[in-house]
Amino acid sequence: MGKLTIKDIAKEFNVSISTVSKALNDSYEISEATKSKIQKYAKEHNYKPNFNALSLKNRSTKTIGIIIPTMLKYFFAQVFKGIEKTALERGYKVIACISNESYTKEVEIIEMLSNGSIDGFILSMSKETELKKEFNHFKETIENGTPIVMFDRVAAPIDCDKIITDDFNGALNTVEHLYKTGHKNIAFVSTLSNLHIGEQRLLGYKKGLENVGLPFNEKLVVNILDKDYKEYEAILIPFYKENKIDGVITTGESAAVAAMKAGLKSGLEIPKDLSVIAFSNGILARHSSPKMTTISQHGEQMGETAAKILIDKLEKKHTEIVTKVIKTDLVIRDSSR
Amino acid sequence: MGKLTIKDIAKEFNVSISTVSKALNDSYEISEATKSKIQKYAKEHNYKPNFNALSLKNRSTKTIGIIIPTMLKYFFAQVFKGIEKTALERGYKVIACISNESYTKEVEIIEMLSNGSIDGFILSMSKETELKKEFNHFKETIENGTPIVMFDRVAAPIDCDKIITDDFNGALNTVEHLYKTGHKNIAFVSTLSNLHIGEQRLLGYKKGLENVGLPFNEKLVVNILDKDYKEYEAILIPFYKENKIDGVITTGESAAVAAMKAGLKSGLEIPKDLSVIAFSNGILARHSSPKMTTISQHGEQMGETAAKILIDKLEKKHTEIVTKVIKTDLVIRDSSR
DNA sequence: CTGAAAGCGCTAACAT
DNA sequence: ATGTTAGCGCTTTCAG
Repeated sequence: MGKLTIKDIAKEFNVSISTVSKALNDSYEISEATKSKIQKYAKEHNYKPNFNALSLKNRSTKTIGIIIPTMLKYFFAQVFKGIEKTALERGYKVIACISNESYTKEVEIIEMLSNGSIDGFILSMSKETELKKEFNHFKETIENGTPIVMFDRVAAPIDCDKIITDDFNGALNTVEHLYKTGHKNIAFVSTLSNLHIGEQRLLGYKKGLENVGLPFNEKLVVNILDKDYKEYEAILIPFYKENKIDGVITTGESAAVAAMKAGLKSGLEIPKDLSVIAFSNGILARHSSPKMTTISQHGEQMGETAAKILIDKLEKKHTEIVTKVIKTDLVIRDSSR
Repeated sequence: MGKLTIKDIAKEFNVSISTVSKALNDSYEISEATKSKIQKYAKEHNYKPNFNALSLKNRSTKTIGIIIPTMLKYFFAQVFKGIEKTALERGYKVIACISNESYTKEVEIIEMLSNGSIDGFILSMSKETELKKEFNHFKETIENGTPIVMFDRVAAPIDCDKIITDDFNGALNTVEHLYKTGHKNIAFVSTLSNLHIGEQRLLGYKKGLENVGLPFNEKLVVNILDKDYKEYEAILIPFYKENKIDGVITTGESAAVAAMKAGLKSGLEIPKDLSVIAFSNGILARHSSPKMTTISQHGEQMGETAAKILIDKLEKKHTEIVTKVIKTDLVIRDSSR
């Protein structure tokens, strides 16, 4: 069954391979008669032009490499979905690789794919890469002519297309919303204080407080780093004891779940005494009790946008470098009043 | 920057391309002197053999195609992780595609990749495919010499390697466990009654009842099909009213969350009055309140096994067709006594 | 020890 | 309207 080739078809009809090639590509040079018989035969025998031969000839693989820190976080799975969908619609395949938050793995993946396997990258940095601030692997691949589109966790110094969440305004708007709905003591619980997106959310929180005229109180910022989600609750219970809190913004779902549980254990009713709102997009939020009010991140849209921008660039539909900001939405559920 | 080729290196040293090729492959035919200078140069200039040229020559791409119904379910994301990890370790890339539970999409993906893009497939059928029982696309690709490994949702009539969860014993053991811990009225809530894995779980449930000497009562089986998870609760509340239930086994997390909420609303304490145990593996289970006892499915291990089997087959390390059964584990948390 | 040449499957410029 | 040829980047006989 070793795949039908153009050569086989040529032999079948006693014509040259170039006649077959042209016939299959519907060239005006070939007579209708030969074209139709060759095309018919090809269809019947399920002929498919060999991918590697084409890629070799065209110097283009119609495939994009995706590097993401994990597929187990709903957000990244959503982005992946958006990329895959858009890519397929435009005739591209995706090679998906997981960096597992490791710098080394990220480098290895880029090495592995930088041999003509892919036409361009869509990626979100590993935590380790962001902490090390070691971006040479990105710089080099761009210099070597392979475009990169970064999303969510992007490297500021690298000159490439970027898709980011509007973290700053997401947090800011949430503070304003909480203020309008009668909250005065709003805490900020972050598990991402070492990442740029964590900083942006904190800045938005501060600016939000300023906008509504609430004082910023350092004590109401809780940074939880390198802890398992199981420990979150134990950290927050004393926090509630020491501070009179009526609103909490968290940078993620797990922290929000913990914030709610700790609140309940501290005798706070949700949302009567305490509102909890999380940066999040999905699964846990909708199933927690009470259901969580979220600053929703539109992962799928992010993926679609990233794919569109990369493919447009590959197909020379644009050349300038852009940064797209994806707005967040506040989705009110039951954990806030 | 257009990628360094063997030809460029040949020119650099005024030797032929075949000398370079041999030198890079450390052939005994080439003198140490030339070898080392060529290898040095190649390394310094970051030479990488062109992927498509190699694939064309070797008739092997070292990449595997993955087709899964969705990436948004934790189980599938876990399997993907296992596949990707194992593949990478063994020098393979993965092209990941989402069928979105659609038969047509599945066929299109297979078509698209059956042109020498991949050496083999790892897949889990779409629901639509399973319902239609339309497996010709699988049959044909196997006949065309492209091996397939199926996992979780497998097509019985198709003769290929398979990795399945031990759904039957998972359910059976759970019933026995519930019985031993004092439960007498055990319900089975399924959202998968139209799928083979749903049947297996039901059969295991029945056999479990038989083993411990409890009667099977049709009324205690609740089939929920084509409903949004938001409706589950409303279905279960009357069910609890009409039937005296002290244990529930569900086929998934969402149903378990609903079963717990409905229980609480019906005045049942968990786990004192009601135990809820779900087929599941992760995220929701650990964050629900109370935390969910689960029949855990080991998605990652499933992925690793699938990748190993496919790659072994591709590399002719085995030829026979196997079916691997992955055991489940009962992970006791707070929703059962 | 090194090189020439064929071939993997395909396209396209250039004959005929 | 059809065929010949070169070439994409690489490996591998076969010759020297």
